[in-house]
Amino acid sequence: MKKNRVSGNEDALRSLTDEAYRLIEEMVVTLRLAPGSVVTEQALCKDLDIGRTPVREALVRLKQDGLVVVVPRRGILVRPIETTESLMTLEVRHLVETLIVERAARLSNDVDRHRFRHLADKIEEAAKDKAFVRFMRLDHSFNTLVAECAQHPVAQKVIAPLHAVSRRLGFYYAQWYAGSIEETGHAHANIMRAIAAGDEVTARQELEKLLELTRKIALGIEEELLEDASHTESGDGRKS
Amino acid sequence: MKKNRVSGNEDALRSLTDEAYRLIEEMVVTLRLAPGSVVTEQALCKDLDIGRTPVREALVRLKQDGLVVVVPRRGILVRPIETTESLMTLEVRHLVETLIVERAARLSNDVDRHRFRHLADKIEEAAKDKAFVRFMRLDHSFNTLVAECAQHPVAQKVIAPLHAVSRRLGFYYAQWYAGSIEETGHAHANIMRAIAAGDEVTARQELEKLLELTRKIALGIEEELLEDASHTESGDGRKS
DNA sequence: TTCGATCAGCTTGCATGTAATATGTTGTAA
DNA sequence: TTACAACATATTACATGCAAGCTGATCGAA
Repeated sequence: MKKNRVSGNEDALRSLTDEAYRLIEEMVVTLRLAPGSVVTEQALCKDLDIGRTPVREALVRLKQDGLVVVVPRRGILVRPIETTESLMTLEVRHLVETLIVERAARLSNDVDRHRFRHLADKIEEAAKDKAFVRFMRLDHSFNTLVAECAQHPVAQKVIAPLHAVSRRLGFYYAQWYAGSIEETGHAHANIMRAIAAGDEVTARQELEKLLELTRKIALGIEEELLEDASHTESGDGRKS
Repeated sequence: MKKNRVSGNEDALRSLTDEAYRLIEEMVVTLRLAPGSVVTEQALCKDLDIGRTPVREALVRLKQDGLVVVVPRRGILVRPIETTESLMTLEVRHLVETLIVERAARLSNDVDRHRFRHLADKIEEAAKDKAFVRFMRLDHSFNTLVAECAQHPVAQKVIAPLHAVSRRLGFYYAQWYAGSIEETGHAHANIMRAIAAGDEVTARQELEKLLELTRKIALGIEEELLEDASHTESGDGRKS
């Protein structure tokens, strides 16, 4: 279980703090660390085989991203997913990502545009196959690519944690709404093709559709949960 | 020089990390740490009389805010002020703050509305007196109050570092454009009064004016610097 | 005098030890 | 049996020490 890190290669490039951040973020986003659960520094250290100092600094960043809450002498709370806050995240993301998508459509070079087209095909394919992890990985690639192409460091820095939160929502909602993956995939593809074509207006409209779709899913979950609660009053319908 | 911290009172309320963050942020924003200058962890520790661990964690946050850059074995670079990035910050701030201001106008309670009116009077007064520090302090209060009243944790978290950067720009530009303080003060006051009146539309319009004003100042600085450079080719017109 | 190499010094990255404190447990008394 | 108090334990907050690496200085040779 130890020594899962290859010494002398990537270690020299990235600091342990960055590595810890990436790894823990991934664990939180993919729900390997369940929302609402509590972990300890030591557990993370042992799990990642990284010292306490880098893990601690990574947690500072994750805390600011809104992914965890460090409770002084209790442990690290993986933030529960709350509908209200999810909607607020989508609201802010809507504002900033509109800017980013428009800029990407305007500023991308030919190589990037080709990548967008490629990603569009890939993500539709993954959606058709209902290959969830592949889909989410491609979504992540899309987010990263768009943020890079926008050439807007400030917006890029702002959008990153919002994307992380949104990706976590994706993993979370997936358990209920596996059916929406195809629709979502098309929405993604439409955005990417519009960006590739340099069509700012369409890109913006398609982004609007995607976020509205996501919003409805989040609201749908809410309703479904309420419905469940009213049907079976015992309340054991919730997962741990 | 030591023990300037009172033990047993504020110490128990805030962690040293938070305290270090607040203090260093204030130093950067008020230009007490000059843009482009390099400081060391040790210097900060000695200056604040706080250990290295809290200072280090504060620096992680400041790094993410875009206020400093930690260069691995060189020191901590207080980020230089660049026009392009300043404009980008204003651009994103424009998007998010529009949301915040509208919500504040809609959701503020009577106490808050009273505060806004009070702040409006105060800031106009400070602007009339050309009292910079007072003005900037009131601006800070305004930012904080607006963010609170908006009742939008996500937007609040996003806007905080943008406000910090903008405040730093304010301190920076003040050296050149002392004349614009009155105009800026009026713009601020107009926003606050619109919020107090619950007039979302006007609040938004006035915010637009304020940010456009700020943008012009930033661009003006740019032009003036270029002009200076072309007039006196020796280049000693720059400050250290 | 100038160029180059070696070395001493600072600086951050990271590990680890210590302290404070919240919490659950256990034992005791009513 | 229950309530309460004392204690053991687990956890983060913070201090500190060591190591790695970059820089600039200093000394030597051409």
